[in-house]
Amino acid sequence: MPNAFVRKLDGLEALDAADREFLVGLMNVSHRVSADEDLIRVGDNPANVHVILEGFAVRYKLTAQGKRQIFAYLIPGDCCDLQVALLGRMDHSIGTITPCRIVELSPSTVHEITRTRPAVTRALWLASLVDEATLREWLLNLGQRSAQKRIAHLFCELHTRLKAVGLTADGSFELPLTQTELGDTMGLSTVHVNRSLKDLREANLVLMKPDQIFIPDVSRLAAYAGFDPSYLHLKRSTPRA
Amino acid sequence: MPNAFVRKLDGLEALDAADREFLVGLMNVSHRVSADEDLIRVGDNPANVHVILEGFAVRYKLTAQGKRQIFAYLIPGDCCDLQVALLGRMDHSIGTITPCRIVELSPSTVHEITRTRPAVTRALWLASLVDEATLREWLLNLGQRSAQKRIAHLFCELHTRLKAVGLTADGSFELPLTQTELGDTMGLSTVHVNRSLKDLREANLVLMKPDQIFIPDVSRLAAYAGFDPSYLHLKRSTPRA
DNA sequence: CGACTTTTTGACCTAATTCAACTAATGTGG
DNA sequence: CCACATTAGTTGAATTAGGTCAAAAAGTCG
Repeated sequence: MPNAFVRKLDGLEALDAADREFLVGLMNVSHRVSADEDLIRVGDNPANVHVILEGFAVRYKLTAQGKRQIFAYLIPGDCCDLQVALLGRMDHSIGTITPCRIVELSPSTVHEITRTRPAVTRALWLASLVDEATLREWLLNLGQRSAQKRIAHLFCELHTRLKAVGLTADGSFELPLTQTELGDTMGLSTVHVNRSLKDLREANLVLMKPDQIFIPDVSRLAAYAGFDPSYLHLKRSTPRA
Repeated sequence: MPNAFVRKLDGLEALDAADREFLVGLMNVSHRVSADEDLIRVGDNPANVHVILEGFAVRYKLTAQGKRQIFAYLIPGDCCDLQVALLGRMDHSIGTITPCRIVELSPSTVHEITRTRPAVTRALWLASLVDEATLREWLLNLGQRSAQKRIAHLFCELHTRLKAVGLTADGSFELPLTQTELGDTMGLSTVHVNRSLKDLREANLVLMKPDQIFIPDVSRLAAYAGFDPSYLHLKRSTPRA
């Protein structure tokens, strides 16, 4: 199987063999980062673009009162800071939540892509539009849904995205989320996240174990949460192997 | 005073006289749209890019349960759908909340800009990054702040943005928002918006009249709401006349 | 085995919703 | 210009979703 980055981009826009080979070549030099490290911090002036090959990270920001809001989950294949890297200072941070394997692309590599790889460029471009659409979907999630449905919706999204890079197995996937992180994502207290998860468990909608999430019936959960995956713009549900 | 579009872009990235003149030329052909009309609807495949010259609009989406979430307020100078226009179907709608004057830019005009006007291109690019940063800020707003502070934060943002295009007068600005619209923005019921506005009024922080908002002390409101305007990336607070 | 973090539960409290009524405003046709 | 309809804003009372505080039960890990 090719790596998650190639797989993701290929799922957004059909790439030819040469494009895929080129991208695989870029992934040769990677480095490891342990859990709970910041890849980029608020105020940094990032140069390289980070691509996550393995592991999970979050986009987040701390408020003056010490609260944390998580804006996005970054999973294998995701490009963290393509747009932001090209301009000024970061207005949020990106931190790992598990050990990660990261590829850094230099500005000149990015420039080479935009100059010589139109299909890849378009895929990256689409990826950033999906990021923005996802942000809107999260806003709707926080604004209009109950705690249980918010959490259910997030799980549907993560399942869909992880499936697209081949990281699910029949309704279950690995993702070591703490209930505190879930709360910081959904604007809920940890206690209430716990109780909501209990509700979901008792309704047999989701089972959350320390580092695994299991969805017995994906379509039932999607119906419950009002999840419509079209905002993720996944053209192919089954990317080529 | 030049129009709001030129003024906004010039506030994001310094434009020279030729760029400004070019942009003014683009604004010659505009048309009017009455209030409560959709400029673009979910599922549309938009071709032209819409620029608002006068009036206000919102980005929004309806849920299956008939609830509405507003994602953004579009004010004079804002470009509604630059990125989305270049690809597939709209995943949200844009509707006017007042009568508007709109300019439509054809794809070929957009292409001409990117080919021949690097400073303008960069300003448009920055504008789309600001849109995304604003979405993150709204998510944090819904996730972490009380009803009163959410509303206060929105008013701070609107004041700052409207000031940048010259549409404020000493802490007050015109914006005919209903309390229902505010509720759909903040994920609050109309009733609770009403009570929260009462609190803000009694604390002498904000005074909201049918089509006008008055902030007696902008910096006091900003402190109350935890508003930090840096996400709006306004390099110049006082754009040239 | 401790030390630590995460999850779970109980009791209590508060913010926000719902339902319902009532009061401005705004607008329309005669 | 008034009578009537309509929409938006305001208020009260009852209810509920979610938060806070605190402590116990499970995991995790050196």
